[in-house]
Amino acid sequence: MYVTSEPIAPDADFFSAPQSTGRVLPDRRVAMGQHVFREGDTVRQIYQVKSGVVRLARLLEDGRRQVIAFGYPGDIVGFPSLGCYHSDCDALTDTVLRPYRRQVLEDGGGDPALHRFLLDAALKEISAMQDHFMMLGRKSAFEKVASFLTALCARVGTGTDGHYTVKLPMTRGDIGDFLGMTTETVSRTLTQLRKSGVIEIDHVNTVVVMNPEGLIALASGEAN
Amino acid sequence: MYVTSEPIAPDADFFSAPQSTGRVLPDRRVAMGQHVFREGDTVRQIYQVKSGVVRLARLLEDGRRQVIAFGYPGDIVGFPSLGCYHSDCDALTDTVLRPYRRQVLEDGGGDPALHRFLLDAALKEISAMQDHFMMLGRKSAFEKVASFLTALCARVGTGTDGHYTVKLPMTRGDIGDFLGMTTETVSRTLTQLRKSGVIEIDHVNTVVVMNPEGLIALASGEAN
DNA sequence: CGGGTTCTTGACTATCTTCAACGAAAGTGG
DNA sequence: CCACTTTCGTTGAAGATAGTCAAGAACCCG
Repeated sequence: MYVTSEPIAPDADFFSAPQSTGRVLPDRRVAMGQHVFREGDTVRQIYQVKSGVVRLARLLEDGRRQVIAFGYPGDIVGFPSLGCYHSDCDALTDTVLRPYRRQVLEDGGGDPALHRFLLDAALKEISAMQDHFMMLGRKSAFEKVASFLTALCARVGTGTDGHYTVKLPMTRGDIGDFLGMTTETVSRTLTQLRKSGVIEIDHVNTVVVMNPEGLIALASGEAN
Repeated sequence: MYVTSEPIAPDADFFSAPQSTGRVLPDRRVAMGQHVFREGDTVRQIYQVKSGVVRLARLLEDGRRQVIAFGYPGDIVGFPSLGCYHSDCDALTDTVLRPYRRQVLEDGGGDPALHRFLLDAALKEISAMQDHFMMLGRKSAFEKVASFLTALCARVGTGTDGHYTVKLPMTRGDIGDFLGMTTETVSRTLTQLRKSGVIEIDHVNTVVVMNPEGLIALASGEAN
């Protein structure tokens, strides 16, 4: 999921992607920790995440890293530019991917409905990335973490009566590289959110949002 | 121009966009300071910048702003998401825009070549935005400004024998909101670059790069 | 020429990073 | 199954980078 993007309803049929009229490629399974593709590889297919979570990231020569997005079920990853992938993609959990031929995105490949579906995904991605810009460029550490948790909850949170539980398959370092801050600051911010009672943390990578309104307020900079 | 994107040769025929086979919309002229479209407006057409420079930006409720991109000749602006523009677009100079019907992007509108052209532009934009992520999230003030000037030079710089001149039609505030820093820090950084002899500044909004290699080194974090 | 905006500079402060240490968790091999 | 190693997470102290506030200079416009 592009964590900054709009939530999809839990029962949304993101597999409503039109069936290809051509030969259907078999799903690709990728084990946790394995890579899906690398920056610079020639794009032969793009993928829709069916289950699991992937991480899209780019590296600078000196090792600095920027996580571009986390891909959750329903998301499309691997859009080409000049024929190549422009980020690394790795599986954070065991993942199942549905491949689409690159050609379907580019010229329709005889399947207009699928073509349109992929195009819309690309356009939505542009929009989602703009939210991410705002987060990277203009938000404080608190707002970043609160925004991140809010978006995650809306997208993949489970729970009822004002409590949402969210699993974090990524490390603190991944979150930091996504939000443009250090591992330590992510950790400290989560600790403060916990101490203020807005969230609870189970076993490091499960967050329970106790006070969603408070979290949303923090995300947009009210108080801090 | 997506300042982070690849330069185009000065004489590149960015108007090589295939001629529409349908009725051609007349160019749109927008005076300096006027807006082209607003976030939330329904997209009826998308534009290619023919001349001039535009600014794409988003606002937070509390007034914080993030400049998404500067649109230079050849760039496509106004990609829809869910049928609406997702940022404000304003003309920084008198600007001429070539409109394309939204439908041509979405389903081809009977013009496959133009459709493909617009799609490629969207995919390139995704790639360019990823560079921008790295800049916003992982670079220091010096690196940001140096990267910005480097990209501008490569794209629209004029000059010979190791000197490049670049006009800045945007304010320091615009640059700051593009790079995720304050007006003051942009100003201070430019002053330091000037004092170190890497650039000279004519009349506030013209920069002459005296030492392009030095600037490139600074952009990627070598020394500072 | 005068008024408003933009740019620059300085002093001070806050936020976040860096460096370092330690503890917990998870994976490895005997 | 347990010791060992490694990675990951948390916390603290110190420092650096960039932000804030404020004032003055330069520029632009009618």
